[in-house]
Amino acid sequence: MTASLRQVAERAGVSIRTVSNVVSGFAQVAPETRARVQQAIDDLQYRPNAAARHLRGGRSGLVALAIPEIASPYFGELAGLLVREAEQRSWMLLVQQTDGDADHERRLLDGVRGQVIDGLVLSPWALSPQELRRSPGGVPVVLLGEQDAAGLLDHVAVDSVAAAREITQHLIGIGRTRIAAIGLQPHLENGTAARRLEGYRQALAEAGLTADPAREIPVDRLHRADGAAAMSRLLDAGPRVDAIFCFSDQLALGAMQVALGRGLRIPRDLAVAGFDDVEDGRYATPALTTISPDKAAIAREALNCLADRLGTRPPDRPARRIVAAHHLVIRDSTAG
Amino acid sequence: MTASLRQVAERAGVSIRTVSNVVSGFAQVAPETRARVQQAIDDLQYRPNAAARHLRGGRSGLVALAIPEIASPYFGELAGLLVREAEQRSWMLLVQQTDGDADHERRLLDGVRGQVIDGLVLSPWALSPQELRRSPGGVPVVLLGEQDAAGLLDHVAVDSVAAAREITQHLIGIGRTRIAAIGLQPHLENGTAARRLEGYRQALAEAGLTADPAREIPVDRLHRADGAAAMSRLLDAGPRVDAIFCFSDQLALGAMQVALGRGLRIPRDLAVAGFDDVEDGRYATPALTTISPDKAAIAREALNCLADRLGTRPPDRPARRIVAAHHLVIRDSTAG
DNA sequence: CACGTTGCATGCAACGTTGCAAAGTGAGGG
DNA sequence: CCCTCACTTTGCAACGTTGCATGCAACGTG
Repeated sequence: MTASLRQVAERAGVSIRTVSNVVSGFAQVAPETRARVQQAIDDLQYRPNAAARHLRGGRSGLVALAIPEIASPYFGELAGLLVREAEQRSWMLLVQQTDGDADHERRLLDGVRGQVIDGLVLSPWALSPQELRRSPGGVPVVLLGEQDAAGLLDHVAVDSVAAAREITQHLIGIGRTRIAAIGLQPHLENGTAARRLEGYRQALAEAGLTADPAREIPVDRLHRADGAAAMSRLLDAGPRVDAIFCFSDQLALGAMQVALGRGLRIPRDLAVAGFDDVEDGRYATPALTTISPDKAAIAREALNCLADRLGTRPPDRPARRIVAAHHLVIRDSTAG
Repeated sequence: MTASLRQVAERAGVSIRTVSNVVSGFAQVAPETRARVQQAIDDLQYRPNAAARHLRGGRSGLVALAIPEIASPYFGELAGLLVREAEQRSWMLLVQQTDGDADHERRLLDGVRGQVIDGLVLSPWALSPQELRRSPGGVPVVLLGEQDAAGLLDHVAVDSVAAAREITQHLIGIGRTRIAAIGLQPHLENGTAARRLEGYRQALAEAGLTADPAREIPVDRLHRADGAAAMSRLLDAGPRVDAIFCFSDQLALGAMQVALGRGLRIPRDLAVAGFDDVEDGRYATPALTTISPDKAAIAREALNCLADRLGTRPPDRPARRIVAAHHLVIRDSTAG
């Protein structure tokens, strides 16, 4: 059915090895031999067998991406960029969904690794640094997000503390003093929410504002519905609020809908800021102020890390911590 | 590094073959032998080598999904469901992005097939039925969407004609008579837009309304920006309009934003309907009336098709055309 | 006791590829 | 005329797994 080196070799009247040389571009092959072999390759529509190459060479050309949820806009955009970036390196991207489930993440670290993929890009959600650390001697792993695995795994993320501080400062800068934060996740090891909270508090402190626990609202997940629920709780609980900083755009969009539904004017009565710069926020009404992480850079750097670990002989290079750029995008939801 | 059958066999003091039998559950193995082997397997943390199995057995356990764009909400949601569905069959999903590019789609059909994946789920955008038809004798393919490949490939989709008719009938039912359609794609072979247009026109005709070409607006892609641009063109061109049916939710959301920005009240001045039922539409203000395709069923049926073709010996079973269910979801954007 | 039967374990070969080392060819120099 | 050298081509082995067939006991039966 599919042609192998053997069939091509027979047809061209040369050895299997010579065909392999032509295909791989290794060694020098006489021009006329090369032409004859090439002809046979074209005739038979020969394609190298990925399984055999993988078995022989130990490289599958596959990289896995493990994220909580593809359907979520932020991860969807990131996945798209990673697919594109992988393609440029002739890798293919295997997408795994962890559903924010610790077991699932654990299984990925243990199982998939080393058997079919050359590397793993993992955006951990529920796994603690301790667990990430005990990575068996499998394939290289790059972490996305705030979980730094105690310096044992490569790691790409924006500086969430700085970013959260900047956006909070912006809210302060437009005259808001009763700024709430939505998106705490005290029950998760995941460090993201903790860092954003830290940046938020830093900005408040710098401006001489006191942090009010009643204005710090936890959520279960980062969906719109969670943002909406958090906003309702916040408004019902009663503390006066003139701005909210949500730890993700999705949360902000959900919160904004509830606020609008209750007759609040945005930004006049309530300024709203998010984090992630997903497309939805750009098209929301009003358009959402947010932190825009350089997602393309994150994708690029993540695969760079894998490429480095796959390329160099000493694979025990110390773990890198790469900080991707971000910038504040001011839109109507905080205008004035 | 990673243990192979050989190391396990040596440690357990049995032959490679016996270990293989234990691992695969084939043949009968004496209980105490099995226990000894199992112990060695656990000690060495043996994992079957995927490459060798693939080479030997011809199955990689990988299925590819090729879609125009992961980051688009509809495809993101679908990809998420497919990943989950694949996992249940112990398959893994490889995601490819075609960017709506014909060359890209062609390359996927030719290249990836037969070398590393067991099957392909393709959502064609730019490829014509003729091109899809000349599928080389590679792996099974399932098409998503309206392109039916002249009955040569399995095919899963909702009945777009019926769905478009239903939602247009709904607009007529709430008293609208000047109903525009946004989302024509006359330059594409892709049949989706054509079918939805057909359903729209059928509904108009049945109600005795005349189709006005000035109310049928083409778009380039299906992004929000395209919907926004189309809406601007429609409003600028001047035909009176009291409802729009957009061929995707993203188009509808973009259109709605423009309409709101121009001071139109939705649904009072303009009723808006979409297609796809993506999360954004549920949370839009006002919430978007739409056609909800049974995405979970689409994912399930698509993988069913692949499983059937991979399982049964005679792979020349005639192509199936599976129609997934859909239903009309009425929300605020067309209320009253 | 010879024989078929059953239960269990094993050897061989092959999937398609590539690293390594070596062999064949012809040309040029001593 | 032989030797060396560069150029080109080749054979062998191995990656880890499983289908097939066979080996080897111990068992029960005629």
